[in-house]
Amino acid sequence: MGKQDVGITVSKKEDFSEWYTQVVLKAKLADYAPVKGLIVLRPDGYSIWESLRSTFDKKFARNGIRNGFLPILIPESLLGKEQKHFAGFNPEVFWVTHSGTNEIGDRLALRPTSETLAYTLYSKWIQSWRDLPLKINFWNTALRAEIKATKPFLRTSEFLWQEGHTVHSTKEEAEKEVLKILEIYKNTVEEELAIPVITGKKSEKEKFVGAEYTTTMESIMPDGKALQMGTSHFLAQNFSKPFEVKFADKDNVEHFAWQTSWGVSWRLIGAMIMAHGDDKGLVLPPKVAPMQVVVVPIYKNAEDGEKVISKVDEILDSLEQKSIRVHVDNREGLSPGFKFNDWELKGVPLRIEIGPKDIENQSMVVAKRYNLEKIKLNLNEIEKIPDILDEIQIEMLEKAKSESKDNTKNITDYEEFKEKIEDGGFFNSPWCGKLECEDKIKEETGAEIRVIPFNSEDNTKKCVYCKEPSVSIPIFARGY
RNA sequence: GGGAUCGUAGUCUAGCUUGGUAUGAUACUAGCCUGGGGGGCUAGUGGUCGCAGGUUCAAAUCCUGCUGAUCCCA
Repeated sequence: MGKQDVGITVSKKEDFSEWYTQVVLKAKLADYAPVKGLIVLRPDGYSIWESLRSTFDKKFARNGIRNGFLPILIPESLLGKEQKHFAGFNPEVFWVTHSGTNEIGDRLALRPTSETLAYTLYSKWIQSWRDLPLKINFWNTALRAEIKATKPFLRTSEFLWQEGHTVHSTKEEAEKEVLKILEIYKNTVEEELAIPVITGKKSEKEKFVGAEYTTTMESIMPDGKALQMGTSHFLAQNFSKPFEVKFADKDNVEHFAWQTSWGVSWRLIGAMIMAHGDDKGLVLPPKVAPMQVVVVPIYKNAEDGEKVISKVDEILDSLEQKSIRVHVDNREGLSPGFKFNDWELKGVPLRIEIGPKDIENQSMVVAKRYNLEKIKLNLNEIEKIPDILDEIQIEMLEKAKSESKDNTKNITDYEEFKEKIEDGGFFNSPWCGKLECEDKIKEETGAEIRVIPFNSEDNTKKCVYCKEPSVSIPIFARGY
């Protein structure tokens, strides 16, 4: 009884979209807010974000990047200063038009992104080559009105993210920074979230409006759709000119600076849910799991209870000493089976079951969430738990890699392209580099160039669409 | 951008055609029993029927507008 209401009621394979929403809500990561397109993060969801944030902060700091804070309101006059950029964002900007009952002359935008605001300040802060490089990251939210159906973490009108903005004295240094950031993104997503990504450039059509070029990391989700996991843009001098971000070089000649901007959002959490979750619910990689181990004590009378609880206390102490995030589920009146299912729904990586039978033969049952495997360990093998968690982290990435590989195909024939795109997946298909072909393919198949992987230049093949000589082999896919 | 479906307790839902103050499950609270994969019994708590207006003696039900959600198509 009640099984259907508490757990996930659809299979990931049969109804991916519904499955996803149920996992988010039932694992208590997030909930819908009373305003269209907005969601509320609950502690388990926010905790994952905090974990990612702390990892990124460490890596950013090591790279000389510090955190700052920018206000959420940007005057229209400022936002409109870089024309292409403005045109790109304008349709989805929320506007503040009144303060109290008074109409505001220069309307205020709720930031869709902060380039214009940041660079207005940067132009004040930078005068000399000695002020460079300037590297600041901002953790905040951005607001972009979503007209399409929204989905928690993947498409929401307000989202948590970080936006980094750096300024450099040379083009080379700025371009190096773009790649350095992309590398940080890639290894963080792979190591922390256990999701494999492919890095490369966006096509001209898909790049960030205002950037000279955009580098990106993309992942293929289990439903065959592509998800953009993060982007790092080379802005060249496109913003430094209108915003007059200038510096006097050593030779006392004034130059426009070279800039980058980059960001990842809580969409990464959505990717993690999709990549690892199963029909029982969420599956969390140990590194970002708010709770890494849950201990379920099992007993039926006070006498057994005492013995079990004292063992559980020992386990708790031992794991806490090793900095493992551990929780004991001592809720009364719930059957062990209920608890097992409950923690599986929430995705806790390891569960330790311990009852009278275990005490008797000095053992414990350890259940791995990601493959639902149960093993029996001796009580003194509690020392092994950190290693088991590390193994799980690695195995989850391997599993995701192999799934990702299965979803990737080399396709050179357009008929085959059209047919197979219905099932989704990443298609490595040669391209002539022309916008017309890119547009046509998108129009006819719904697939777009997600990423032109680094080192995918290839002029020996024929464009999958027009059959003229190729310039590269990008990854085509339908996206989120 | 176009189309479809839907909104009733924390959650899911009956009732709507044919107007008369809301059904059941689950969850929650208490007690007892139970306990190694979603337990049982008993007794309770919980609702401006998405919002606003209209028709009517009377609206969850009929009408209008709004709003939110889900799915499909471009």
